[in-house]
Amino acid sequence: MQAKKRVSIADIARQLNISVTTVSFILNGKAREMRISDALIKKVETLIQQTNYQPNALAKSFRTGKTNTIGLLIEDISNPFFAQIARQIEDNAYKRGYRIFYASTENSIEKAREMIQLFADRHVDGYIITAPAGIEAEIKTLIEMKRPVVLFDRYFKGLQTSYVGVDNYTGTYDAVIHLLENGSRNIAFVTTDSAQSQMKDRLAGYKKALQEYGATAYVKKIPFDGQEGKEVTRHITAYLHSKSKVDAVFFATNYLLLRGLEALAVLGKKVGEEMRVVSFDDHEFFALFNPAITAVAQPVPEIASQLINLLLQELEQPDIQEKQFIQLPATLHVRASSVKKTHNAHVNN
Amino acid sequence: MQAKKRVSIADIARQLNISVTTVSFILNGKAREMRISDALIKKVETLIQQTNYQPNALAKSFRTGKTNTIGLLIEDISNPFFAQIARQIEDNAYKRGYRIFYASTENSIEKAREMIQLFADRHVDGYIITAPAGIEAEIKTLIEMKRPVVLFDRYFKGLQTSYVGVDNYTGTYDAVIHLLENGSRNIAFVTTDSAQSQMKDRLAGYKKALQEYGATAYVKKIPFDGQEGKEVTRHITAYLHSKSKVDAVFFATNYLLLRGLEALAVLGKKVGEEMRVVSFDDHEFFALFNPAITAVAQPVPEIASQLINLLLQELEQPDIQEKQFIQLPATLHVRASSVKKTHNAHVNN
DNA sequence: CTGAAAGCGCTTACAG
DNA sequence: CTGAAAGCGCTTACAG
Repeated sequence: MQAKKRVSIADIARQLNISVTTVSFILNGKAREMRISDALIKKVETLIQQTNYQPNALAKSFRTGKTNTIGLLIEDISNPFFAQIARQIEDNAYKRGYRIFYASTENSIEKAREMIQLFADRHVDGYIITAPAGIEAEIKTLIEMKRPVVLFDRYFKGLQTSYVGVDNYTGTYDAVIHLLENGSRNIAFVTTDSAQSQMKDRLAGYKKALQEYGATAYVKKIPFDGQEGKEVTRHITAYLHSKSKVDAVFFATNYLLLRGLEALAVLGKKVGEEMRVVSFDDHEFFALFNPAITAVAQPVPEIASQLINLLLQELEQPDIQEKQFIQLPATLHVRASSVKKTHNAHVNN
Repeated sequence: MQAKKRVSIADIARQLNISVTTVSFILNGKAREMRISDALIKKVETLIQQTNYQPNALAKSFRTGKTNTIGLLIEDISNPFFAQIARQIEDNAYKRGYRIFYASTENSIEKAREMIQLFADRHVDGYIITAPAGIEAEIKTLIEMKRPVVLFDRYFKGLQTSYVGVDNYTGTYDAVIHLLENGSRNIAFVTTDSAQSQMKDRLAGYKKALQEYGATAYVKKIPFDGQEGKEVTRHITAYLHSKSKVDAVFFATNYLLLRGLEALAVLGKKVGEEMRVVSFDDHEFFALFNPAITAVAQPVPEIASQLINLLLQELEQPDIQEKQFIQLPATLHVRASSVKKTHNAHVNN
């Protein structure tokens, strides 16, 4: 298979008439520690250059049990939010000598379970996970086995883990307050029926804001199982049709916004005029919609860098047992869709 | 580190008073071939269940040189097109027992080179690569070393490789014909100055269509190096401002469309009325723009499945030397932005 | 300061 | 039909 036989530590040692031990020490920067003579170090380093010696990472991993690999388990890599996070994690990880195995769970507990098992088989050094509901037990096992794990996007109450995510509660609260301040009093909240923490926190933020204004809650939970897009649009259409007083909608995810806009088109409701709209999770394209869509933006770079920082910290200092729970602030990007009396401008950012 | 010591083949053999050879054969489905007795097979299988034996993938990979890992080198995982491809490749690969290492190149030749090296270090079994310009030599080396490689999105003339991509030439040709048929005669083509094949093919398709109608070419090549978005917008604005006869624009990528829409907004040109617009690469959100954007869609699932098929074929039949060059048809999704006399409808798909 | 050797967990050619 | 043993390329405790 190999074009040429790769040169090994043994080859180097043989050519120099020294032991593999010495070569290995030099390779691993333990030369000083082992008080190997400078002359010998030079000789070895020169030969390594000349022969283009490449350590066999497989042998090394096998021997040490460390693979310099991180298992990244996300809901769906083709979702722009997760794709961006993945991108940044990748960058950070590579810079620090780690590679990424990734897999999408599609929020399926079976798939997540299988992937965690696969990652374990491959001896990943640590895990970054967006956990589907119901996977607590497996996460718990990993932690009990002292595997470094950082959750993100959603967490489990009562499970002591490191976690990084946006402050869903406050982010939603602020957005709903914004709608209330703009005069809406009948604000619908369109969400999924998922029991995941991030969805619950968004709902809680919405309710809290309403409560402060004494406004009525209109909550529509869309069944979460693999619903077709059209089906979701139909659900939203029917709901908004039945609640004729509703004058604003907060969509708890990007995806629901998409369907919601379709629903509003079906109902002939003009976004921004007859119906104010806000979405959770911003998107580069939202500024180009007409009207431009107001959205709660997650701090993607911060989330990604905190994730990898926490994980590497756990990796490199396995003794420190303190789990960190990090919530980062969201930012409300106000655009035409949520502001009173807006007429369809062109681009509005 | 390990919570408990993992059970090994040797443990199994010892407990049953047989040799590791026998256990290994049974584990690898060579029991029949080696004519091991059914009774023994049963005994071994039972013990494997009981002890929850998990083969050490690291040891196996080290020994066999096979890692069941694919290196996926893409331009940018956070680009929706690539993210979708990655998603589908992941699905296919996992089903067939392979894991993915991925990395984004950002079209940097240095980064690509480094990543190929890293993948090689990790002994990936095969490569799927969106190649930045100038990386031919490295790709050639991989092929000479008999490493399975499949390129996608762009290829190199004169480099014999397996390749999967959309038919950029015809896809663009059809879209420009569509604009011509709708009455546009001064159609601009906004592209990058990249020398990559897919960009060249798109340009060629544009020119061919113009030629058939005897129309004038208006080609604007935006410098490709890490330009800020605002800078790109400015380039496009200036160009379109200077070419007042232009009544339609084909944007050679999604990203350029985005900037182009901003430019048109700056110029106060109404998309679909004063200026017809088409983009290469469709996006779920384009149907929700106002007006909805006409786009050339790539067949993402087909591209992904062909990619993984080709690669696994090369992996599993390393002797077959025939490289396959696969071009898949694009689909033009006609929406309001490119059709004559459209007034801003709501949703139009 | 440096070396000889064991061992990580597998696979497989060889032998009987 | 099954086993004893070598060897993949490393790291590292032990010895001197």
